[in-house]
Amino acid sequence: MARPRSFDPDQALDLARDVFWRKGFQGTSLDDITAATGLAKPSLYAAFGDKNALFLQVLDRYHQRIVANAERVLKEGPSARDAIERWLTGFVPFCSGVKGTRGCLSVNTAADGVCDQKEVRNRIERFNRKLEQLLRNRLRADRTQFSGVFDPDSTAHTIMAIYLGLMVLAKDAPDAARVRATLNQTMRLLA
Amino acid sequence: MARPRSFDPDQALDLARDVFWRKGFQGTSLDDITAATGLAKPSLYAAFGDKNALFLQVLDRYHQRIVANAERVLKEGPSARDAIERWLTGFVPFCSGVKGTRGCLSVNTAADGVCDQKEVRNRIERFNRKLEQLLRNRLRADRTQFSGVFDPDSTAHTIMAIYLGLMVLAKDAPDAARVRATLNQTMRLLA
DNA sequence: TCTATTATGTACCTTATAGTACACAACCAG
DNA sequence: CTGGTTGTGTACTATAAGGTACATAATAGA
Repeated sequence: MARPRSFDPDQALDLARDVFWRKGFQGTSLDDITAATGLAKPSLYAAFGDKNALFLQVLDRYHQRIVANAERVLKEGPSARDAIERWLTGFVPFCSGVKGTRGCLSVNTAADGVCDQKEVRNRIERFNRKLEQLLRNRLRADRTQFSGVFDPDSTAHTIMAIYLGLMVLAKDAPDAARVRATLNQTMRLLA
Repeated sequence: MARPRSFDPDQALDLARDVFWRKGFQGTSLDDITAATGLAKPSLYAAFGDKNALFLQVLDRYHQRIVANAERVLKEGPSARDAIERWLTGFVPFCSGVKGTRGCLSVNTAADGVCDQKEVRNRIERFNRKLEQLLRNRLRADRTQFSGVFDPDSTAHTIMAIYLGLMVLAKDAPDAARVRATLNQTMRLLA
């Protein structure tokens, strides 16, 4: 029995996400957000709280999507090798100049000074751990597909490092062929 | 025939570097710099210019040191494999929690929103290219030490990605053993 | 010692930014 | 139609941050 909200909060979060992604948390002003979303500051504050709280919701949403995608893709198919290659290949447009040079919001945030805030740091660490865990689980499950000296745990960690490194290099807008060549190298570790 | 400077500019740059490294460019205020260096703002401006110019000098100095070290280490020894392993191992303290969780100033800056500024971006790209070139050159020079299918170029690129990825993961303060395990995996690519 | 010149420190200005007060608009129940 | 309730837009406040004016201190040379 009151005035209903005139916007979709999820859509607003996605618009805010794009700004944070491009300019970083510290480099994004509330005016940037209001311009991108078309919402006035009181609406933002009523819906999401202050800038910090807004960012945490953006970051959670971002993380959830990537984790959900990883859970799905890494579960599919008969071979761990194939599943991981498919998963990594899906990121090629984001690691090359194809989809801009924003890299990864999580990586960008990890490198930003915001990391002092425990709430942000904890989320990023949890996200990194979760992705690595998904890789590790799949590698462990299909262990018999690999040689005896194969170490699923450190391989999962290495794949994570490569994934994050490619997201850093994304800022240089490399062409897709270079990224794919790196993925080919990465797949050599799965033997 | 004038009043001499009462501080060492290089030392001031290093002190400023530590602040930028910890808090990021956007997260660092000039007051942070004056507090860290003990210099008043007019002294900073007279010596280095504005915040941007100061940061560029800090970044150049940082890059130069890393490149100089890489040039030295990657040149030494009879085997490319050994040289690269020594070079990477030197970063273990910075990639694990041993030397704090600042990661790499260049990676942090790459992820920061400052990247819009061409001068910063160009420097980072040049730095990435230079490091990769040093790796590539050594791998090419010792190509006969590897198998016929070995590809020095994409291997160099992959090592760069791992290096940068480890610098991102440094923020999670992993223990040194995990980092070394990743380096062992990396060395599997050099065969 | 005196002077020209450059460094330093205080105190200030301007701008931008996070956050809010308040008046008004839109909706629903009765 | 009306009143209570919640969302929205304007306009404001407070603060912090980048940058600078100006007076003063320290040096080298005459």
